[in-house]
Amino acid sequence: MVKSSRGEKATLKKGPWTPEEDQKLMAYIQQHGHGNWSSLPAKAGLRRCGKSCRLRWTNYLRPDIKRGNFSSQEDQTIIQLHALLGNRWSAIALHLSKRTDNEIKNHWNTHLKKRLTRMGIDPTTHKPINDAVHGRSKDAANLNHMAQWETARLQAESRLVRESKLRLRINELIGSFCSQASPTRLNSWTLTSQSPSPTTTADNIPKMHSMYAMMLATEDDLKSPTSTLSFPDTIIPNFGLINQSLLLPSSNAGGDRGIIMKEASDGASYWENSVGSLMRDDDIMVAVEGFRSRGYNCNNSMVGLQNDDELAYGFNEISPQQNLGVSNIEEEGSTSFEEKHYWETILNLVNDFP
DNA sequence: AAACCACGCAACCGCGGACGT
DNA sequence: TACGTCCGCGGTTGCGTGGTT
Repeated sequence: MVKSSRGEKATLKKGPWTPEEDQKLMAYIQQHGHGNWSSLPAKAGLRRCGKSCRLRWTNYLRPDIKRGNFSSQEDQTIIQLHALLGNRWSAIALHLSKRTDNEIKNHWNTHLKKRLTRMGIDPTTHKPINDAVHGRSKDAANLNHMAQWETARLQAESRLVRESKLRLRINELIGSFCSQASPTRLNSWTLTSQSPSPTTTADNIPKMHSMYAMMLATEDDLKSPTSTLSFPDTIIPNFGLINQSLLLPSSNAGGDRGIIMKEASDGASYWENSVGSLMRDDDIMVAVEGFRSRGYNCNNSMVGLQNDDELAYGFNEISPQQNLGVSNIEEEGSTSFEEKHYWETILNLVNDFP
């Protein structure tokens, strides 16, 4: 491992890069690849630290970087993704080809954030600053929204990695969950009764679901008044991960449903659904997202330990009246409808705003 | 013309996760 | 398990530039 001495460290250059330094760095990387960043400066004849070299390369010199003004389409994408992911610039950058996280971050801080603020939209919550819709105080509304976005962000993080292939499979998979079957180890599911009652207010969670549904929808869905997404009406109040079994027990809808993790002869693990079909990690995630969209809120907390290694996570049900999931998205007058139009309004405003 | 200010952007800093020893 | 190193990320800083007074 190459380690710089104290003397070397003291003479390391900082600050703006000169064209000569850029040339040296580019020439070296094009010939050898960057390899170990720590040892690169010495090999490339640069008096910089490896970190500085890496930053210069990834944010500026890399040949696949697009420079120049952001298009309105890029602005839209950034705003949408920021609403879901928050300040996770690297994740946002994955969805804007040839833009670096640093560039997107700077663009947000210097342009988009201010633009939204001038439009009367809180750039943190992406909600109108004077939110009188629910007659709550601004602070309380912000707190609720922060909670919403945090949850939505966790969901989106998984989803964004898997992208469009999940959309294609979503109805098929949800359908498979609704077939009759009995999961094994249901007797172990004693911890579900310890699930804490919903800690979030009833009126904000459905909005979170409908917001998330907006992001699940394709671009065409957003433009069209009719969502193509649908989820089953089955009530499944709890979601649990117990050791190697992911269970979706149903207490009041007749029949239990579940996904079981099994071990193959070579020691690899795999998932099966209730009818014995092989499932991938993607499938598991889609299923959970489907349940969320039908109005179940993961409380994101470990609610108990059984034996040494059995974990349980609670999934709190939201009452059907409050469930404004994806299937309701086109209903005029519903909160999800308002949310949808709120988003369209934001995007239109961003486009039109000088 | 000079001083001041605001803005945009490149670069730095500190932290935390992953990995190897 | 503990420690050290590498790497990537998000927040912050500071410099250059253009506009205003």
